[in-house]
Amino acid sequence: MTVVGHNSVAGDQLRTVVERIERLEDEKKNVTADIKDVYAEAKGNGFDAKTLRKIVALRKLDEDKRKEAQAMLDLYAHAIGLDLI
Amino acid sequence: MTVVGHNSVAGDQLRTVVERIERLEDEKKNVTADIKDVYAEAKGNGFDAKTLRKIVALRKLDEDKRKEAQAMLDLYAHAIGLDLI
Amino acid sequence: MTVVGHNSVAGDQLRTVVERIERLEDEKKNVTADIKDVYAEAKGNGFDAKTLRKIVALRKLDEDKRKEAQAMLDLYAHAIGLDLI
Amino acid sequence: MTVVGHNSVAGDQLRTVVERIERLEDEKKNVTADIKDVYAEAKGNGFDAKTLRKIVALRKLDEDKRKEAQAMLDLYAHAIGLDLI
DNA sequence: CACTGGAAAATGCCGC
DNA sequence: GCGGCATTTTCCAGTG
Repeated sequence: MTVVGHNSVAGDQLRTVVERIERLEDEKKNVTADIKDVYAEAKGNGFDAKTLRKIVALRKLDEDKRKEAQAMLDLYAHAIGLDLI
Repeated sequence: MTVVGHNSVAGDQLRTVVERIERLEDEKKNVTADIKDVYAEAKGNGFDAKTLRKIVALRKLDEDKRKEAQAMLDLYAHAIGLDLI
Repeated sequence: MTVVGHNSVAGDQLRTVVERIERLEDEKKNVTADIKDVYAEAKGNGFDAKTLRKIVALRKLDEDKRKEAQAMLDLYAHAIGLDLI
Repeated sequence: MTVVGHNSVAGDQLRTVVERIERLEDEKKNVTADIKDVYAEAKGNGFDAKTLRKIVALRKLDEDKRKEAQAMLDLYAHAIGLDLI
């Protein structure tokens, strides 16, 4: 291990980790901004943002329910020795 | 315009908007998961997650401070124009 | 316990809780109104409301910064105890 | 007007205003904390906080409706030349 | 009166 | 498994 400067293996690792996180958070921020833009654009086309949000939330609920049903199916399939995947 | 089914221009627009939002939210969810993974991996390498989060937050805070300083500058310019104090 | 009417211990408790909350929310609303009044009065004395708000926010920010510094101190103490880096 | 130090009439006024606002905001903060405490205490007594919030919100809606009705009454009273207050 | 920004509430996550 | 905390979303006051 070199002691030149204040770097260390752990220090480099730390820097790498922090930068990876920051890059991902930037990405996330951009996606969030994109979503906001879509809502704004929809609003410009006469849609009510609040209602849109409700619709999206409801569809998400439905999807969750669907996934749950699928999980049930998998569970039962497994129980009878029929592994679907 | 066709009247087959229940489609309509507005309905198609709505569907498009909702689907765009859902795709973006999926993307966001994936990025969030990636961030979580990085934290988990770092933890596996001996880093403390809480400390990492703090470091990331602090670096963001610094950035915010720069922005705030700029805002102050603008404010003072305005205040001077008003001959406030 | 009396069974006259629909009251019950839980019902009375619920009523009490709700009323306490409502009284406090009224109080809060009054304080909010008072703050608004102070801003209005200050405006009448030639102060710019927006600037005043900024000043108040900045002073709060400074306080937050002090608290944040303390949190950092605690964190580092913890991190050293962990022999983190 | 004295020029000793950096004080000025406007400066003193500013300080006074800011301090009044800060005191009121502290008060508001305390009331908010009190409300939180009531919810926490209620939770300790077996009440569901989320449901409590819904109840409070609903009663508020009812009150608003009542106030609206009163406003209507006042309006009509005024229209027929009968000033209630 | 619509929009933006900041406070409050709901949700999800981590540690115990 | 749950309580506390951080994040996210929702809501409301202030602004132009």
